Amino acid sequence: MGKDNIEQAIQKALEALGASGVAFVVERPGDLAHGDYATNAALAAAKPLGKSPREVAEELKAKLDEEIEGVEKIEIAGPGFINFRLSREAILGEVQKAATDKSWGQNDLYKNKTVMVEYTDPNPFKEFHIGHLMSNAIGEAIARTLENAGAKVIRANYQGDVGPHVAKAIFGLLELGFENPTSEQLGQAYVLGASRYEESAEYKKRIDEINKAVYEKTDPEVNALYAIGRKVSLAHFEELYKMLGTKFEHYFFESETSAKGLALVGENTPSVFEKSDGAVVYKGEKVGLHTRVFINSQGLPTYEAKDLGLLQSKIEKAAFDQSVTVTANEQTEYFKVMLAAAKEIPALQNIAEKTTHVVHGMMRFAEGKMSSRKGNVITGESLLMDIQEAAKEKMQSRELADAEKVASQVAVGAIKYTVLKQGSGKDIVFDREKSLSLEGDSGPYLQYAHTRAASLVQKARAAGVSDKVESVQDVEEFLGALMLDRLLIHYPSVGARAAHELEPHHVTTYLTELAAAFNSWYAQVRVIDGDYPSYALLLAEAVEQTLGKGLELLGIPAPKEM
RNA sequence: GCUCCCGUAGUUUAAUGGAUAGAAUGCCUCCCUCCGAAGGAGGCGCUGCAGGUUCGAUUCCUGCCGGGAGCACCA
Repeated sequence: MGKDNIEQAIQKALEALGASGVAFVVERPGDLAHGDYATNAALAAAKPLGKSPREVAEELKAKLDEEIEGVEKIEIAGPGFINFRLSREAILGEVQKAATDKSWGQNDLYKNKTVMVEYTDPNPFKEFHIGHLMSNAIGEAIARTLENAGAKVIRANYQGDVGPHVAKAIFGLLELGFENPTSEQLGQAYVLGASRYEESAEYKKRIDEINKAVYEKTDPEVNALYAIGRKVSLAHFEELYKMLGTKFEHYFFESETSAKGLALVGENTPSVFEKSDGAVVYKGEKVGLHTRVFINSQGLPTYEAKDLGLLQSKIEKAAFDQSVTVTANEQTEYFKVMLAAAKEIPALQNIAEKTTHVVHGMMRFAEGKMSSRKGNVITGESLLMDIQEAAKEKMQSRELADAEKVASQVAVGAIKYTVLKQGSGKDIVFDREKSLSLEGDSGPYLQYAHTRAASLVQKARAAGVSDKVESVQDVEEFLGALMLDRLLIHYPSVGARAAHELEPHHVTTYLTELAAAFNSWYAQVRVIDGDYPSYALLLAEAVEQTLGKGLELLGIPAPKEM
């Protein structure tokens, strides 16, 4: 019932008219008042058939009128669109699914597929910054939309546990005398080390020595600080993942990809890589890109080589059909070169071809005050805590069972919504006031609509309202100008599109529209003591489940109360 | 200089080549004897410029203007 039927029927009708090869689409019309589905088939077929679009539309309509089940009305509109209006029975059937079917909204685009999704990628010894927050929100949402499409998803996180930043943090720990640091002290230590590194050649030399000692494990004191720092840092990240709702299956570390990368580059020189000024490089110019260094002149692997090692580690860890990596968009060009090199390496060719790079932009702030106020950079976690505090203030007037938890959920929802509301790759402006104002476009707006629907359903049931609809007559009459049910039925195709394009923001956009439609409906309709209590309750249940499932797809928590 | 990405209401944004470019915010009105007003109803306001392809362009192509990122031993 629905889209697939309509597509097939149009295909048949086109064949009958002698225009079988024509490409057309069946989609939701921009304005649902036009119908539940629309097709441009007549417009597309007009030219090959040598007729006017309206003429073709008339002929198609005549064929389709005989063919389709579940459609109440077919209309021709505008330049030659054909609009389909589903029957009451068909709509009711879909709404019942939306209200009760546990598999509501699932699709099978990735049936029997395994996908590895790598995201977040923070570096131990350093702070969890806003880029990591964005990568996490997007990666988690992609992972969930893929699972919703039937995929088995392997969540992976790649962390830089060796390199100059580690040496800087250890240097800082030594200076500050922190033998058993907290994660905050570790952050301080890194900041100190990083500034010292720029300060003088002497400090730089010392830190470079520590870096070497970390790789070679020659200094017991360094080894000890390395071990404790790594542990504290990773444990702290786990707390954040828990709050954000992510659970990784695999953690990859640079300490393991280094050696693999070195070996891979070595084995493929000079066939793929070549020596240049003492370094080993890949000449990307031959494929329209640019040259990058894979092994520096000291013989150490750069990020490029380590990423090749990472590809190998991934292959060794699990079998999968597709690999998705989420990073900041500043790595776009870099990633192309790395993948181009990987494609020339026999052992990596296959995975390189299966890899998709998804990028996110940078987060900017509408108000510059937030950073200056604390006198330091806004990290991912300071942003989270800040928003959480603000949410708590907003909720003071309410009596909640667990205000602390709700504040955390609202904060996570506010931030994730901001990241997931627009197409990936573009910079994001985070407006603290706006994201928490809870008016209009925001995470809390969706959360509020969901808890409100849930509360309504609960009260209606307690009042003895049943969701069993006696007559389909009630459905149509009740509708009037309220398109809530006709909007609800499109949820599954939205999830499918998000999975297909790896673009979770389609879900965000749809949910915002649904929440708005529900709020408007709510203002006009009474469920308990209303004219059509059963269908109204069914709709409220459908909204509750659809918003609930949609929020789950986005990884946005749905508080029971707020 | 070269490569890539992006220009949509004052601001933040949506739109597989389709119908009157959809929201939010902002500003101006209005709505709680009623299931949650963190809500709802109405009003004002937008595709950078110039060409091209097309029945039809925010979308594709070319040029220009404007912004961002990357371009050899950082990650």
